[in-house]
Amino acid sequence: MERVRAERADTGSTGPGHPGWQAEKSALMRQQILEAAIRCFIKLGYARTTTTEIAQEAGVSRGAMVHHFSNKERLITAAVAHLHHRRVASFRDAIASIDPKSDRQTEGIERYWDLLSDPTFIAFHELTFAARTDPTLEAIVGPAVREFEAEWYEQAKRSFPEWADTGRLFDLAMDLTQFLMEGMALHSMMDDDPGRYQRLRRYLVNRLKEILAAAHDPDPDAAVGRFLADDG
Amino acid sequence: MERVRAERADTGSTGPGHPGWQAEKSALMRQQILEAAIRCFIKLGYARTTTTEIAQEAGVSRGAMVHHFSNKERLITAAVAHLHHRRVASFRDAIASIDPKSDRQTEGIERYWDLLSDPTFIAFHELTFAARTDPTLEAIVGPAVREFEAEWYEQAKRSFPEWADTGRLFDLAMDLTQFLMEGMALHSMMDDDPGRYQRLRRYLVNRLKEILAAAHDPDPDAAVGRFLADDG
DNA sequence: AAAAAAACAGTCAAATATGCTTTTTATTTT
DNA sequence: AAAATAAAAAGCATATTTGACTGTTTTTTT
Repeated sequence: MERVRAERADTGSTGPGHPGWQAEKSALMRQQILEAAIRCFIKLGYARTTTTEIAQEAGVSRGAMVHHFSNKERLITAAVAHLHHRRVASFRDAIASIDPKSDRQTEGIERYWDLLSDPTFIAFHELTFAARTDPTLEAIVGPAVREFEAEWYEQAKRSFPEWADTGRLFDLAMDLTQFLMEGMALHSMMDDDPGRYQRLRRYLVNRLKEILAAAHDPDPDAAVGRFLADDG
Repeated sequence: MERVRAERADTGSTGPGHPGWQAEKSALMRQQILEAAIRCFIKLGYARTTTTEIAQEAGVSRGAMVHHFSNKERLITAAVAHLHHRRVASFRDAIASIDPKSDRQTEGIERYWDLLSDPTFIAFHELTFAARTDPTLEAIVGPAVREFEAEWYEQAKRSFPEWADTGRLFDLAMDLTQFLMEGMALHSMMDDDPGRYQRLRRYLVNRLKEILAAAHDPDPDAAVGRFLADDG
């Protein structure tokens, strides 16, 4: 009750009287609850995130939350979708923020590192890992993961046209980047030594440039052979 | 009751009568319970591993288990220690199994990949990840993780003497290997495409050989510069 | 202004997980 | 052989989590 009054006082934009106001307020509350759920994933992990905890974190009563999400599964599903959209949006913003005049490979890697270090991404790691042994959660998270990976791949292809037509070398570069960076990100959560990771990112960028240079070698077989053959 | 009788019939080695037999039996049951706990971590994840579930998995009554491990924390602590010892032993065996006449770098990477794909290691990933948001578990798992990493580093240094005195390049190679392989291992759990990972392991081996060759370059600054400087 | 609908809060009961206690059975020592 | 000790099983009590129910306030529609 007090909460609504406070909100009414705070938000000068949407007055209390006009039609459709309630719907707006309702949508806002949904958002608040979903954001709270994500914070809980980060703070407590998926397993110990209870509906009670989410309600507390969101600062709404349990009953109020139940009104918006009638059971836990629907709440989790909505939270995963919300998180997915935020992640895709963050990724697009990050790609868009790359200065065309800068060292684009370095910029790309640094921006992706920022994303992997972001709580939003940690929350997603939490969910995908929990999904390993939870079929219900897997059914919710799995599609989002695959969708994001496809998005990642497509965006990278579009934003780094110099990699177009590099075929299997592009896939190699993408996999190398993804797995190395994810491994680093997961490890860095329990180890406070930034230099260690910065050094590896530099090394990675140099390898990517090396692969790219080889891809533009006049003799295509030589390039593929150097990085994809049994030895070289 | 039946269980004990069956065991008595099975193990011809330790007769039922002699002194100290009870202690042996007790130790055996401890082992069985700890192994069951590890299977539960793999099957259910840490969060959904309950004491009841472990007792069922081990095929002992809850009361019997309580006798050996008076509460959950002690059981988990013992299970982590058990898992840690198995992991260290597996790692030593793997290193020892490398044929000196073979391509040692490739062998080393392949054997480490086998370990990372092993359920024992998956269980440890499960625990370290759960420990992120669980201080009690972190206090148990953290030391084991650090101990294993130290062991990993030392064993690698001893078993690959060609890397001796390569200084920072050795650290770079170790970090590259660890993070890339861990990232691959975690991803491969949810993605059935072995070729993708095999290709990257080959690439990794080639990079390791490249770093090693550079380390033995007559001009040491050139080598370090190539892989650790801002560009190159 | 009155009725209907929506949003919200508080409480309760069922289910589950954990730790503790009691009883029974088995083994070792005197 | 009897007493003492250890092990195992079963049951009970407590705490946590979830889903459902009831009543109240606020908003919208007639």
